[in-house]
Amino acid sequence: MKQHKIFVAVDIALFTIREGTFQVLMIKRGIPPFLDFWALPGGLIRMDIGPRGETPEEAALRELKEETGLIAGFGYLEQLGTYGDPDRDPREERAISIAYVGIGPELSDPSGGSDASLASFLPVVEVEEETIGQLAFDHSLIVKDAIARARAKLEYTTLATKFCSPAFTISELRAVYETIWGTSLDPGNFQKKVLAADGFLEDTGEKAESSATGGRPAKLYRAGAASSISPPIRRN
Amino acid sequence: MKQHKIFVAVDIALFTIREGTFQVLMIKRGIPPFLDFWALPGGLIRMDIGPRGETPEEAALRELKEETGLIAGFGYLEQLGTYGDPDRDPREERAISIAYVGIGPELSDPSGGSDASLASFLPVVEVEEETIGQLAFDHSLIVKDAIARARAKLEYTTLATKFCSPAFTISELRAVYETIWGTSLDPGNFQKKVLAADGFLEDTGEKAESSATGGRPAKLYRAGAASSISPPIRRN
DNA sequence: TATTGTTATTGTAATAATTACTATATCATA
DNA sequence: TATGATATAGTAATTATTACAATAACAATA
Repeated sequence: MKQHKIFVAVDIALFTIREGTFQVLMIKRGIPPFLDFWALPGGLIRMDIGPRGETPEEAALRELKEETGLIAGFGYLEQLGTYGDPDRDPREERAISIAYVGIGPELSDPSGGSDASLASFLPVVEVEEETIGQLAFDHSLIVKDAIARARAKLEYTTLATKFCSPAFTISELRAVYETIWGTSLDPGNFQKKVLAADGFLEDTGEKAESSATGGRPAKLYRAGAASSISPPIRRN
Repeated sequence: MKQHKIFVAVDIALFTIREGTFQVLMIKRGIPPFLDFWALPGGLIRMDIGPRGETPEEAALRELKEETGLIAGFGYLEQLGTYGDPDRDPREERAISIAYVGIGPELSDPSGGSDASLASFLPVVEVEEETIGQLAFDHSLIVKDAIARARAKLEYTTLATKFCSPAFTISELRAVYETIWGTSLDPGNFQKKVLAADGFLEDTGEKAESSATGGRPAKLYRAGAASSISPPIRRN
């Protein structure tokens, strides 16, 4: 039966919003195959950690740290799916990959690391349209699936709050939706909708500072306990 | 690196509706571990099929046929997720499993097969409540996730048609929702809703035979091209 | 043939949600 | 104090949903 064992990797698509744009963390590969191609951070599940090897989630966080220097200060990690096409890895030995989607508020700058000559947040549109070139392995497929998952989940879950800092204004939350969906939403209607959604937001009692351009200061909220919202926030 | 390879299995939760109840295909294990426990059909991805081994989907369909005699005449298969806890399999060697959800209309009776002393469709409620005993491995977790996925996807996808034969009435479709959700839906409102959802149903021009108890014969529809429906059909 | 039972399908009015605006509140700055 | 900017609240038209009633089309039976 030994001949049926397979290399199992994990890959992680870590999203954030920086400078008003929706970005995803990518590394530039420092080793073949796909040397110098952009790729998602990731690597093999190690069997020499713990008595029976590490969990896939542990592997994802470990690889993220090794390759980008980022530690798990972000708020969300979920499994996207497993990519198992026999030809997805050109190396002699077959390898499947369990992909994850992560989300964090504006994160510290990543640094290169093992197997990665460079790590950087890149705008999602550039990755989607491959203006940065083809991606390594099947990471183009994975990252597109991850983007679609994130966009879809904004509608009916409280995921959007994971892009925000612990205390945030409703305008900031609206900007998350607008940035990720590439649409604009009516401020008044958005406000009423998120406040009506039970458990979405909790009032902190504090107020944000008035923005540089002036205007009434907004109330600060924190994420509530709910994970799904109904009725959903809908894309236009 | 060889030491990092892992056994990769697939498991499949194949749902159908029989005799008015929501059922899932299970096997009774014929070999240890968990001898005589109920389990989902499944098994290892084989690396000796094709030049680089089989895809996970191929493995799922092959195992289904080997263990239950059912061939892929059913209409739907999607990946549920990968279960990778190091302790999910008590055997010496670690094994992860890629789980799938399948859906079919009323299917032919399964038969036992390799590694399975018995294969049978069992009511989902009995599996959920474990009145049939504990399940093997982490299959209790997998099957619960699969049930939740199926129930949730009925709302916003056209999945319900996969439980129906090629031509079906709106009442039959409504019965699918009612059976799987365990609710009752207003016939008139349901009718209007599914007919208003673009691409959900196509009129065949035919009529069903009047039921045994009489009544106006219903029009026959077939599944349309749409895969998602908006607005969704909502649970009460 | 007329009546009854049954299910399918259509209609309708009350309620609720959504949308597109408008109005007001509250700050900074000139 | 006026002005500009942003947040928040209000409002009326539209649209969707719900609960329920009415009608249609058949089989079986009187």
